[in-house]
Amino acid sequence: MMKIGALSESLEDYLEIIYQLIQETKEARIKDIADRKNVSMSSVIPALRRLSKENLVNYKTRGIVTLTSQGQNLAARLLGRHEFVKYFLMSLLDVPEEIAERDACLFEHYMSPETFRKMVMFFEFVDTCGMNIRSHFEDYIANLDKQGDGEICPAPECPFKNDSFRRRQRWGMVKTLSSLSPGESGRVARVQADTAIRQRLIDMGVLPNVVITVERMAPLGDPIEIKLRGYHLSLRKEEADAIILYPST
Amino acid sequence: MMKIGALSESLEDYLEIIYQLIQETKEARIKDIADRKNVSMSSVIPALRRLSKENLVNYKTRGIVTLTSQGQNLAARLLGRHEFVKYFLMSLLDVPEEIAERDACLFEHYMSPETFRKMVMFFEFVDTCGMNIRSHFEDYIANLDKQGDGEICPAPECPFKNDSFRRRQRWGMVKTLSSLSPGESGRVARVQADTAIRQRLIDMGVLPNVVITVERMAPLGDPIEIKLRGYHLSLRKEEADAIILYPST
DNA sequence: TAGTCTAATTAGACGCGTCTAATTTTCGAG
DNA sequence: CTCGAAAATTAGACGCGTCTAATTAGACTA
Repeated sequence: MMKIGALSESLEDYLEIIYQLIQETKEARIKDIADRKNVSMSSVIPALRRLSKENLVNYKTRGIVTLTSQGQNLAARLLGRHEFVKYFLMSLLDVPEEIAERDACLFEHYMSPETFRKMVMFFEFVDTCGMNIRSHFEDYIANLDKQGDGEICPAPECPFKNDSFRRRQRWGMVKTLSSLSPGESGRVARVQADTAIRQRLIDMGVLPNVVITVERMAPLGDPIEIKLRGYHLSLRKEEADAIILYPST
Repeated sequence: MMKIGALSESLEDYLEIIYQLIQETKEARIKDIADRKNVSMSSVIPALRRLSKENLVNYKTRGIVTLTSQGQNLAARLLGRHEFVKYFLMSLLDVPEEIAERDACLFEHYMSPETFRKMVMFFEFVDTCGMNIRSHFEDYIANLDKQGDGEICPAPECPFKNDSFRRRQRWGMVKTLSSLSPGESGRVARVQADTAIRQRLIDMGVLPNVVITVERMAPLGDPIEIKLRGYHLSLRKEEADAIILYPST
């Protein structure tokens, strides 16, 4: 049984396309393969030759393109992977469909079998554990966008109303970045802010578990200068307020 | 700000390596870059030229290699991504370190920013929601391996002791594959079996949400022939027992 | 059946990323 | 200060995956 990942990304794509075309229209014409892969017909020929050399397709000049049973088997498994990863991203991480499609298309080729299996297990776990993780996550996302005044979650229906955050804050187990003094540092727990700010922070590298050190602070805490992974950044107060840290040495 | 993914995977790797070398040893020598990327020194030169053309490194023949501020910025963000993805895989999906390292290395280049942000949010959610998802997942995994006699979870400390599965089974909402008759079909909910069997089934394409139809069954249900994604497979009873389905039309 | 259109193929090119085998430069030890 | 080793570079090659332009085969039409 041919291993997933033994072929190049491109060849795996060809194989999947051929499989789909055969299922849909009973035959795989060079032109249709080219169209679906957004490639010129002349690019398809060498790909078919390479696949043929690997015993995955039957192809002879001017002949009908079919899959060998090995090829069918590999293509079916690749498609299964693809669909699962897409579904995982959409249903668990709440990624929009087109993006999930694009990412699944890439992950499918590169993910190790071990990670894939763990993903499957996690998915199954979430599906059956009865903890309603999906809907809680959705609530969590919805509430992130609402505001950033320091409350984790102001919505009365939010499952985190009485969560452990505020208790932990009271005990000094978490702080916001803006409450640190110059020289102090902490490890990022999460960012509590609306989409725009969160996006900006994530893009700048403010990710969970990253250590942040406060360097300098303007009088009213705006702007605040920090060091992160050996790199200096300047944040506005609004952003610093959104960053929730575990204190660290 | 240079976008992640605008460069080839290879160039992004070079950039990260240069960044790390400069942090570690104050300078990035061609030889060290080559060694760390497992590539010959002569391969490094054209890479440096390409990076230089993109204004990410300063490089002139026989000169010192440094990063431009753009290059530093991109490298730092790439490394942040890398570390986060690795940590996500390890701590959430329970992927072993070396594999997480390898996969993170690939994902970091290909994942869309949207999916990445959702991953960050999910991670933060799991970290703060107080539901102890990580340890429950670990228990779940540990119990999968124990046996496959139809009980979801025999361990007294298992959080699924009173889960909804058996209730659902009693109501006919879930079935094992082996309880289906020829012609009937179902949608996979999960695989309840030890590592070896689970691995085999996943590799054959038995993934969550895939529709399986029973084609034929030998007298004692061993082997059992199924159709899956238009493809035929033969399973042993042991395997069929492990597959838990939602009934489907 | 000849003509024409389309699909398939070939020829030849290019860029990326790698290699090996030379060659040149640099640098430190004696 | 010179020499030799190590580092850096060049030259030239290769495979993949793509392209355009030209050609050939096939199939339908009039």
